[in-house]
Amino acid sequence: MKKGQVTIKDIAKELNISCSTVSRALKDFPGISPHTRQAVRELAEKYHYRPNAVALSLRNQRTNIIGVIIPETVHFFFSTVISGIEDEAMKEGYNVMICQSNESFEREADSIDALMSARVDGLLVSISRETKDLAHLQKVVDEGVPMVFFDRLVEGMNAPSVIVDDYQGAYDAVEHLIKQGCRDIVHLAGPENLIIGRKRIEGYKSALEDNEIPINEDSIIECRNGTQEEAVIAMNKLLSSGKRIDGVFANNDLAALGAMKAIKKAGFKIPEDISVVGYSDWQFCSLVDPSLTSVAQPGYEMGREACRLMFQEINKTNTQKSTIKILDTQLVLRESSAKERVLQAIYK
Amino acid sequence: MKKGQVTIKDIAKELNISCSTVSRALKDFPGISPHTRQAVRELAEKYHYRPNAVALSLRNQRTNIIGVIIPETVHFFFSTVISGIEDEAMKEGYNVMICQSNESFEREADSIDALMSARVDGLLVSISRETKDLAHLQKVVDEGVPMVFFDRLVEGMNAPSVIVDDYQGAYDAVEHLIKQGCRDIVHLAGPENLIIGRKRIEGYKSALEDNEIPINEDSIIECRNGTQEEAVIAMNKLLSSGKRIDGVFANNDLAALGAMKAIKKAGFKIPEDISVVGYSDWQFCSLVDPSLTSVAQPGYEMGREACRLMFQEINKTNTQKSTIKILDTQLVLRESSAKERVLQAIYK
DNA sequence: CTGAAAGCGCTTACAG
DNA sequence: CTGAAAGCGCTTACAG
Repeated sequence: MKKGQVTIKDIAKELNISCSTVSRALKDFPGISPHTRQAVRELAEKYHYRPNAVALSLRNQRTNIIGVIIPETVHFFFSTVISGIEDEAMKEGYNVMICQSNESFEREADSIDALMSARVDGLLVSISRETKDLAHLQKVVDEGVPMVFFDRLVEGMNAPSVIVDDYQGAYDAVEHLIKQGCRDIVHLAGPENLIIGRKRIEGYKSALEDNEIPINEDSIIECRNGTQEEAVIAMNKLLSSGKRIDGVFANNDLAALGAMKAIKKAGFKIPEDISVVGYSDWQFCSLVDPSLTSVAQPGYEMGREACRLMFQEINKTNTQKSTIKILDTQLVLRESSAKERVLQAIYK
Repeated sequence: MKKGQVTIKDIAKELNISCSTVSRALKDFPGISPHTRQAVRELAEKYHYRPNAVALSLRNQRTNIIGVIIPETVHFFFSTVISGIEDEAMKEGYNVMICQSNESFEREADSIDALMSARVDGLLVSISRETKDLAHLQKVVDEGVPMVFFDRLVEGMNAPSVIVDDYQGAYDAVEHLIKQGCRDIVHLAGPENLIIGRKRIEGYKSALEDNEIPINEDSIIECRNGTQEEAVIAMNKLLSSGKRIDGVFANNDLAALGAMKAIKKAGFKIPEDISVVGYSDWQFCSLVDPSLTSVAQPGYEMGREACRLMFQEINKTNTQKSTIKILDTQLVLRESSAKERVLQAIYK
């Protein structure tokens, strides 16, 4: 037998009919004799005929593939986004081509090129940390290929985005701490130059303001790289300064964990003396002791939503190019912030 | 201007030459006048010409895409595998198309079909838990499409595989516990019907035998689903039975964590009274208290290796279809198993 | 009810 | 040094 997968031609030859007829028989085209139709279908079945998507793509000028540029697949949050993209894409009959930039600008640009060469029908992108120059993205827009940004907002680009409501997430976290009775709340902040970092600081401040608690700039500590160690050091310094502290809102879970370590070592009880809330809600939040209250980001939902916006773009349903879809976070309450009474209510 | 991306035809028309010439000029074909060559290249640059990979695929009968079937992208281990696949594939100029089966047989079969339709040059697959019937995979082999299995071994299929040395990983873990002075080591085992579960039990037993420690079947506790809760319950039962225990080897990290919880609650010290070793080495192993010694699986390396085997298949370099590449695990020592003296040596 | 032809974008053996 | 033609697998407007 012939090597490789069976084609329409193979079937046509065996049946002594034309390719056109086979093609039509395969797709229930009206004017086809039941007899031919039957014969074609049987043979297709027998040889496991599968339409050649490459040929179809060339003819239809559409590949039914969507390209994804993602900083790192290994990051938990991004892996949930990928999962959402995959599920939504598959549901709509699309395949997904993934490139990770590894946070490198050059690799991001190369990947965009590869995906454009592959003629993907659309691009879902979360830019790398290094990316400042947007020329490679502008080209995509210029050539009319639908693009949707997720998680990392890109300013000045004519494409829809899906992001998380970082302001509200931070606000909720801090408000929760206040409701628990905290008055002196420290914020372990992310780098100021990232939009998300700034948004969370804003949320922190607004929550304090709305509850008539004075904002103390000394209570906002920038943790640049968000490691555990960094947070341990920052927290140790704070605790030994004699400053009154009864709550910590960390802009990421690792930092929260570092804070918890320092707090425990200094002899304070969590949450009785100092409550702690983190951000991201990784799996380990429920595993540490005490378990960590955290702001959950809807990664899976973000992936699906980005896909949906993409399909709107592809089908020109969406006229509003500048759509920014903002997804709600959810505060997941655990032991590190909840007083006994509240915990009972949650876990009953 | 014309919508969509520029083609060879567009360039040919503008320059009033034939497509053949443009094609040749673009790829430094010898017999082309420097003048034509120059003109073509300038125009290509100007219009951001990118070869249409779809057309190339159709002509070359090869897509330079490799398909990946993976149970779940959200699982940390698998996300590292994906990362390895991505990096290796990109290095070789391949794109990666990913489908997650979500552990569903039906979805796995559908994904295989989609990928075969897309005419991927090869398939990297880790089968779903549900998969018993292998017909969909046999079809792939029959149609001559290279396939490589990773992580989950499939018996009776003519295709290379990459797996982790679960026997040795377990052996190392248990031997380490013995060297720490443990004599009564419990194994929280995985389900017997999975090959990996059986291999780890074998490793556990061999390590005991080689050190002349009698094997006690009561010390092997099956934890079917590997959750934390399950391990807590199993461990509680063991501890309250009055049985002497000074070491625990859990077949997965969550179970190890559960065991630690139960041990601490019962008033024992880790590692002084009871040492604990887990399996998988997730990020949280270094975050819990005490940090958890664990057997690290080389996911990233597995992804790369699977890719390399795939390329060998594609280029017919590999004549040995039944290759099984077994990757070494690495025991990552942390606090939960190492006595003071050892820890100092490690962390100094 | 069926077939021949053209075309999607590209390459290359064959002519000139 | 350059071009016309054929072909990768498929679909569909046009004829019959």
